[in-house]
Amino acid sequence: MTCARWIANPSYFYYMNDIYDPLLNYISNRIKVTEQDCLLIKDAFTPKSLDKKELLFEQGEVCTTTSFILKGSMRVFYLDKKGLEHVLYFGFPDWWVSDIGSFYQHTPSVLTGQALEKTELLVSTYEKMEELFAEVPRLERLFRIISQKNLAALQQRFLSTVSETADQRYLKLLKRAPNIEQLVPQHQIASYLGILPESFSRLKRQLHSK
Amino acid sequence: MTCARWIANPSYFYYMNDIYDPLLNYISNRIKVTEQDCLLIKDAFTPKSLDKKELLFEQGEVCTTTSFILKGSMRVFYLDKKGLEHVLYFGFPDWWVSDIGSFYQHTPSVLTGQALEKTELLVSTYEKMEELFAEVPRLERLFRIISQKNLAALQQRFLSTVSETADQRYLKLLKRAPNIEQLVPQHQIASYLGILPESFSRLKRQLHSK
DNA sequence: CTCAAATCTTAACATAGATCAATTGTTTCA
DNA sequence: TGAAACAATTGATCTATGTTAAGATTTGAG
Repeated sequence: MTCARWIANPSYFYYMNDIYDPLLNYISNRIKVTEQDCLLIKDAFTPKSLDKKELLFEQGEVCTTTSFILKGSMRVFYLDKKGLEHVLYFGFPDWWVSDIGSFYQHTPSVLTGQALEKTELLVSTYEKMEELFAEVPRLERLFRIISQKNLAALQQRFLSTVSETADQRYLKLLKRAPNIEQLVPQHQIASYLGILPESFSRLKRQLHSK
Repeated sequence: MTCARWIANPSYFYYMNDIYDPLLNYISNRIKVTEQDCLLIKDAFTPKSLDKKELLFEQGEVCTTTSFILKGSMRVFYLDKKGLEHVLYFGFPDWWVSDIGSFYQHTPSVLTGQALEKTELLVSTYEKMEELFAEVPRLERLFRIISQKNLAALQQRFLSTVSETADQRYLKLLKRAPNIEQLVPQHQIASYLGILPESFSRLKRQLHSK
């Protein structure tokens, strides 16, 4: 019985409170998985909880984990030589967080992953993921598709950053994530947009005065 | 017999002039493939030649192809609303070129792929690639890894763009690709760096005067 | 409940890079 | 070979955003 059918089955609710459900749902909504696959997936992930501001991985150390967010929110940022932080992305439930370069090439991480609030994760390691890919080859497909989507999204973000002004990027962000201002503090949004909090404050005033 | 062993075999030279060799080498250097796989891979790709300035795919039209460069060079750029071009990346032999977002989501392309000189490619389509992934599942792994590497590289590029000045990015580029100035015209390098040709010219003068 | 820390706003000034315009050098191909 | 298109340089000016500094507001830990 595939996970998809198992979920459609009324007995599903018996399992509903399992902490792994969001991950199994996420996966089974995207690829076909058997019940056996689900067991292997569960085996590869360990629950973890982070307090507000706690770090999941840190610049300079090899990032050995990739994590699926169950509850809460994260930010992944780069700390530059001048000491300024640049948010690469925010993470919310159903998102993956890692320094993908460090994770796959076992090099020191460029990025830091930090919880913006109390956050629940399912954490896996490089070895466990490789094992899992060997056991459940369709997952390889899923992660190919995830990477390709992320790549396309980052391409857009990059091109938007080099071709548009900060206010155009801000208005686009608001369209894409209208509730972002409720979710993360304003100086983090500025950092995501690639400007300083002071400039962001100015930008908002100018937009409102029109 | 795997491709890797087949290549080690002296009889390999018999096949050496085959136009598909660079692609088969590229793949067999990265994953194990059987001779049968090699035949399927060849089936999925068609040779194509582009003249200087000819387009491989174009902004606004769905990019239905993904291509492996055999000879020559390409640039992939975004044309913004003001009419300015922004180079996302250059492509050289052994590189893949496509608008990955358009290719996988069948949406209009944001990017244009253009030959910088006479260029030879092996071209595949979405359908052929999906078929190939089904026939040769290990390719799914290869393309997952390629996407993840590209993603990590683009993350670095993005963070470098938001945290460093144009001259720092230029010096980094020179380290990574010391012969880039021989390969592509100067205004294309400016575009890759995210600045205008005038600014790039000035930047170079200032660097030399030190 | 309170106070320190974190966050946000505002203002004056500095700067990297854009814009506009003119000049010269370099391909290209008829 | 020579005209036209393309590419690179330079200068003057402009603008978005950075920098610095100060005060105002909000938040959260004890």
